[in-house]
Amino acid sequence: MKMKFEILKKSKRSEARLGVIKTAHGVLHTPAFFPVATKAVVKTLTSSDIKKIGFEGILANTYHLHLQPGEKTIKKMGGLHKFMNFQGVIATDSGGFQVFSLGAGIDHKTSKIPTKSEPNRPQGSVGLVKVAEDGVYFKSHLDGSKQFLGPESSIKVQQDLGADIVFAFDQPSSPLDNFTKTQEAMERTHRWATRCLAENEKLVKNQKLKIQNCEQGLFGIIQGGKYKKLREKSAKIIGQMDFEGFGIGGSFGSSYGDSKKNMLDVLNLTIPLLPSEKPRHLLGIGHLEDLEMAIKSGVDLFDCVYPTRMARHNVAITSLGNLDIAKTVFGQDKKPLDPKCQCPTCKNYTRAYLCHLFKAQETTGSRLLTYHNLWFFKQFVDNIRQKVENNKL
RNA sequence: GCGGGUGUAGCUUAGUCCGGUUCAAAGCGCCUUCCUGUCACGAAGGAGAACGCCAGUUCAAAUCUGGUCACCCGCG
Repeated sequence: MKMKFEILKKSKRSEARLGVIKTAHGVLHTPAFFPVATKAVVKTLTSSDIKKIGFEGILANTYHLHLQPGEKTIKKMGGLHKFMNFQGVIATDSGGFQVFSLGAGIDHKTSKIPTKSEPNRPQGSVGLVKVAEDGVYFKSHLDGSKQFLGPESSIKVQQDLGADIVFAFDQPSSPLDNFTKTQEAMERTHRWATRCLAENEKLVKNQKLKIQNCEQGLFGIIQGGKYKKLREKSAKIIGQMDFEGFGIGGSFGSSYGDSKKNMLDVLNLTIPLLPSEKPRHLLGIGHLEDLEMAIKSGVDLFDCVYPTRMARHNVAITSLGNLDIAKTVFGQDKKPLDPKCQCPTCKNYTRAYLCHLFKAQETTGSRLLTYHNLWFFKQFVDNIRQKVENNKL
């Protein structure tokens, strides 16, 4: 059985819409933000924290879980939901992106896909990742062992994990890639998309999947980088395939050298070409303003490490803007992080205490900030949903 | 009082024996910026020291000599 997506309301002022996704592990109200649980954990939090904050879904990672502890182990332990004790919607990223950004065994310092512009990269290191038609050969960032991931194996891994939302295995491109390279990556992504669909169908038909895994959806991914022509083509081709939803992938955001306007342009170009009755997921985004902008353009789903990573790096995302809580000025500040926030961190602790925890490198500081940031994101998206409900956005 | 040791950035120290473009360096701390499909304890920049003080030897001293002050350890 396939995942169901129902649109409950469409805004009169924009492309924004409210919807509900129904899976074997419960419902998910859209627009929604998935906290990222790369290694089957939202870093510093427990699954019940996530539930308490109110999130209905999270996003885990095929690449990481495949390497450690391995999908076989997780399957044996009853699937990802049981393994990490999260009863909610679990999406798994296909690993395509990570194979390129991590599997190259280089430079963990950069947060993005290898690009030509990074001067410190050893010569030829990009070559550690070998893209072939059957898939990608790469080295594990954990132990350097040789690994392979392709469309079929990625789907197989994700099915073994028991994901509710499965992403097709794609080949992302770097923002610095030229037209030809971007086009090649996109076309391969398209060919792989067909194979992902076929593999998924085969697995479902074989009924090797447990019943609980059946109400899930496979999402195709649109590539095309910064080139409008390619994006348009990708949206048309992927959009016509029999996917349950669509991921818009690639390289967005300022840190990719792409302006926000670029992202908006791509969204406004791409989304109208996708079937309106299916959900759209903007991969790896974003900042608060990005969420609002993208929802207006018709995006239903997001995932991003931003709130959780920022929290670990001492930054609280608040109604007053970003606050680097480890700064000495907060050392004797009796106020809560965000006076307007009702989260347990803000209700129970002062900035001074949080500042101290970070300076003392006590991990509870990361936990309290992560809790707050996610709470803040949840409120933010709920708020947007309310606005859509009232036709105010 | 005698003998020995130590004194280099806010802190902990490297360099001193074999004086001179590895001599003013590192880690931590501090300040600033950053983090958007990977990194929990992360990245990039920056400020900060007339090398205890005084004198001497020398073309040249953190580096050698003498004195002086402070602290530490022994013995009285």
